[in-house]
Amino acid sequence: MSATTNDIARKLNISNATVSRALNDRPGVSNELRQKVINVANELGFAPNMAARSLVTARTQTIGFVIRSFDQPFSSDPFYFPMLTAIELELVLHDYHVMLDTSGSDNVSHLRMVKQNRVDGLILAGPNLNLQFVTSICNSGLPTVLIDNKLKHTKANTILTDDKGGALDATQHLLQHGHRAVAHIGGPLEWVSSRQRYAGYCEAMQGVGLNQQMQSIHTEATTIATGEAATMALLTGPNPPTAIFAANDAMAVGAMRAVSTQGLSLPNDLALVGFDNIDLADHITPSLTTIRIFKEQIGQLAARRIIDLIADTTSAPVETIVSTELVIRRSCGCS
Amino acid sequence: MSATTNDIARKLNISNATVSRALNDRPGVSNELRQKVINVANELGFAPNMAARSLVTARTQTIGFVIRSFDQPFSSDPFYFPMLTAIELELVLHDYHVMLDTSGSDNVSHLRMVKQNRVDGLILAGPNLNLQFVTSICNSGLPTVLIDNKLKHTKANTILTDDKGGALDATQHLLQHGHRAVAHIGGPLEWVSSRQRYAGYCEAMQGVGLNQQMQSIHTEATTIATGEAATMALLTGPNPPTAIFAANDAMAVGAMRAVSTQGLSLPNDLALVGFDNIDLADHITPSLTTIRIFKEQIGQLAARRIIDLIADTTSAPVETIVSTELVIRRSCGCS
DNA sequence: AATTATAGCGTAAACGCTTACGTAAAAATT
DNA sequence: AATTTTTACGTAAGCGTTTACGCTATAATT
Repeated sequence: MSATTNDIARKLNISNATVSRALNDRPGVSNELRQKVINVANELGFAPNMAARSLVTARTQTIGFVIRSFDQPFSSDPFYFPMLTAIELELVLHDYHVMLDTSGSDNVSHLRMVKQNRVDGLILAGPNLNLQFVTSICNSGLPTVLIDNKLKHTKANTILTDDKGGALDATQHLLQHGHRAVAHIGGPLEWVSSRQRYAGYCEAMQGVGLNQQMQSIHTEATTIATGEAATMALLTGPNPPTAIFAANDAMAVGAMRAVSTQGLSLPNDLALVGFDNIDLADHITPSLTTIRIFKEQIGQLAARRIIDLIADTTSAPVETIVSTELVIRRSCGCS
Repeated sequence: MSATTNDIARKLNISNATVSRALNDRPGVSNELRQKVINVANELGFAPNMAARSLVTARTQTIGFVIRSFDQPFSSDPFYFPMLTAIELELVLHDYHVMLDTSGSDNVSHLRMVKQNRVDGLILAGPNLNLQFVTSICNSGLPTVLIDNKLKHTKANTILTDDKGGALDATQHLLQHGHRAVAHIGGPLEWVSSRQRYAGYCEAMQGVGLNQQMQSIHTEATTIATGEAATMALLTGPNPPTAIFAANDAMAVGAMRAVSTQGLSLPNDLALVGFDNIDLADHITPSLTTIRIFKEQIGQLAARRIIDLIADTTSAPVETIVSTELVIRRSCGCS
């Protein structure tokens, strides 16, 4: 099939060891011979067989990206794909490849990718990562970075969105425009991101002395359906809010539906702010005011961190927090 | 690190050859010994080192998924992600992994994945695949399947959407509801899918004798922006249409914007039908009537075909066409 | 000029697995 | 009972790299 180092060696009457040294920029080969080797390599279209190289170096030049979302199979997740492409875009610059795992179980011993030594590192994303899963991976010594999830007592590197700050911004924005009955709908409090966004909401409310007006519903998932149901409950409840801060855009879309079926209209009868800034946010009617997450940047940071980790395994765990941005559109009624 | 066949062999005082035979269900080992080996393997948490296995079998148990979209980097493509997850979901059942490539060039010699023998097969997707690229890959003998792209004189396996049939349905639906000035906006005619959708449009129009009323614009990409521009041109042109069939949902969203900025409203002033049925379609206002593409099924079929191809490389190329479905919502004004 | 260091190469082992081949014992055949 | 076949293993080679080690010339040192 493809040419090997031996083919090159034979053609130049030298040893394959020299070929290897020449192509890998290692000392011990004269400049002229090195150039000859490179020429022949190009001529033959040589590329090192990764299996052979991996076998001896114990490096695969590939890192695994595993997603554990609530939505299984989360066929059309608008959130992780931008990250994935950003990760790949960055990794390819460093000669790394990315291998995907969306369907596996929450069990390291079933993560064939790592058991079979296919990856040099792991990027884990999604709210459904459990502590046992992550710790066992970290203990295995495999370079690992978590995205948008943080687990106590785990010495994993993490890239986080400033969920609390974003939630604070979102809620304060509603408060600043006169709303007092500001409710919150969000995901399970077991999820770090849900907790943080809820915390931001609380802080904002308490900041203006609205402790007793706080009203929040936490569903088992952050989907359109749960957002719709939660909003329905709020609107038909005893103290219907005049504004809602939804913990993500999907739930906000659900909220819009509930508002619509209740015969109400946005933003007149209800102000709404989401979180994530998915593509959809700019195209629904009314367009959705939301907190932008810099998904591409997060992916890029995760990729870089993994590469640094591989280069220096002893490096201490780092927690990176990426700021957010309030994107004002129509749904909050302030423009 | 992880256990090897030699570890197991040593523990049982047998040779690693027997271990290999036992674990791979090959003949030449007694049932009781085989069971012993399996037990010890489980006990040690053994998983074969893929590099070593690949080196001798020349099989990696991973297939590459290559996307060449018009949108570089097409960060948040709502179209290929469902396919990707469907592919992975199917491949994992057959012990295969998937490796991603979105950022590479249109040049096989730069496709490191294949040059480095990292993959057993390739799934290629996106309109931006060029003939030279695909043919050179096919000629290399690597099992390959194309998704939503078909190249003449290429003996590649293909999984196609019934673009023409879908376009026919879409256009006929508009015609059946009284529209006569039905225009079409689509992508470059160099793309197979654009050609086919245009062909379906033409066939429908000609089917009711509207040859001279046909009006179509083909842009250089199928995005919101190009859809908006094309629609703008139509609406401000000499014979503004009463209905538009857009070649994909992104362009349809663009069309909606143009309609809005013209002070017109959907579906009263213009009926609109899209193509793809992206998630957004159901949530914009008015909701978008469109042609559903079975993305998950396409991904699954592609994965299965690749596996069959690997099992039998001599198998003749197959072209699979997946039907579409008209999803009627509000934008066409018929409900 | 004798010694020591160094640059430039080849040799060979190793990585962990699969598999062709050999061999001895057991089973089947005559 | 003698032969052939089969079963159940071990031996060893090989997959394509990298790399520790050794060797020989040349260069640098004294």
